[in-house]
Amino acid sequence: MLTERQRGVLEFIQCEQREKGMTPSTREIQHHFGFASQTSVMQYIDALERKGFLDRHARKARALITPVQKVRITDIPIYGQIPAGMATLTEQTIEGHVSLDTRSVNASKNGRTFALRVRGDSMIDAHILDGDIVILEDRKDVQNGDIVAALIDGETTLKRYVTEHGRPYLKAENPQYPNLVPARELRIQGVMVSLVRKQMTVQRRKRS
Amino acid sequence: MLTERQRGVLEFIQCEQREKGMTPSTREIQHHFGFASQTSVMQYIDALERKGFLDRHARKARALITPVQKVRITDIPIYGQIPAGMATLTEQTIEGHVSLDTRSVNASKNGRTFALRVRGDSMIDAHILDGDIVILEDRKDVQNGDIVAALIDGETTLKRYVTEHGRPYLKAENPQYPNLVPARELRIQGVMVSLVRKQMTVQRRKRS
DNA sequence: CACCTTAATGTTCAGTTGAACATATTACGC
DNA sequence: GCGTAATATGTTCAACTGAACATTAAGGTG
Repeated sequence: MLTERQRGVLEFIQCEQREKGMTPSTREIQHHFGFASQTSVMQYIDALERKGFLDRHARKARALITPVQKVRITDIPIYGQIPAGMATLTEQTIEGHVSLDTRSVNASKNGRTFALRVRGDSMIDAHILDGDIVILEDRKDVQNGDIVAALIDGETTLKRYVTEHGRPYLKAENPQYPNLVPARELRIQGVMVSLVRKQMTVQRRKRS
Repeated sequence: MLTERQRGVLEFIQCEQREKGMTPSTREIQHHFGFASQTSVMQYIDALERKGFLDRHARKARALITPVQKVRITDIPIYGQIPAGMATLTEQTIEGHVSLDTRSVNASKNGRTFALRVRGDSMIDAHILDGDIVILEDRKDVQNGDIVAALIDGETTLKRYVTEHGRPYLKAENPQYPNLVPARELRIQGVMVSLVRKQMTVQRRKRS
């Protein structure tokens, strides 16, 4: 699809953007490759745009846009332990952020995406561990069998949502934990769409 | 820390960068806020830089750098099934990309980071499932107990690296799989630092 | 009131930047 | 050898851009 030189130019642009935080100007590209004229650069940029490897804002400085950057990177807030309902999911309870592109997660456009740090091993049989970051989506359509974050007795827990005989309850994926049958209402805060785990290596485990 | 107006300017810059893919020029900021002069904008940028909310490359166009963007987002290539050694980890075998910031992963600066899609359930007791994306780092210091991608008999497998009586072998985290004791050499391709899982929701599972 | 910080104005300037022009070279298939 | 596409050159231009200058205005504090 791309000639060798064209790929070189594209790589340089992407590399510069990553390192410097901005796309290089035509002159900078020119000097990096030792061209004697900007027109050479313009030709490459034209070709790259024509082939869809690049976007640009015409007549703006440093206005190249590599598709890599265009990938919607969602900055997902991680909430720690949540004492009460969604009302308290404010900035103060934010523990950190995960940034990943939308395709990595199953996230849809509509619906708020957020993340929770898992406490405890109640979902261990679903292979969700203590310390894992679970990415959830505020969705309406909760299905039987989905893993959800739900508010029960003023506390948020991660459980599997199961309906039996038309009545929903929350099932822990660990035989040591009881199922939770809601007394009155069951408030689903989010449906699990993805999971991120930081693997503890040996030396890291020793430190902590 | 910031005056109300200063925060407004910062928010505008960050917002523009996210939507347009590039930081606005002083004129663009000026017109957005209705200032009659760029100098007002310059003052805000000076203040924001002084207070550490902004970085800039002096005398370059659109060279503002917001700390948000400065978060190192590593674009990690995902390799599918790898037939042979690292030599074949070329672009052709790339299955896709995950983008996440460096803090989400345990990635260090040195060392190449890459990702593998897990096939099979040989690591199920380490809670790594079929289809999970494992993020690995090309590192020298492999520790006893680390989970590694290793090349054995011309195939790459994900196993736990265990040394016993000074001799290393590869342990599957599933009793149905045998341990692999290397006949000659054991080539470690990467140490697992992180894991990303796309949770299959019920309707998605039906589709696939 | 004096004093200070923050905010805004109007203007000028040198350097940067994307774009266009016509032309030349190289490589490759036929 | 001929045609085509990719690659490269030299130059010019209008527009854009960050920066600096000297001044002014508003708001709060003592």
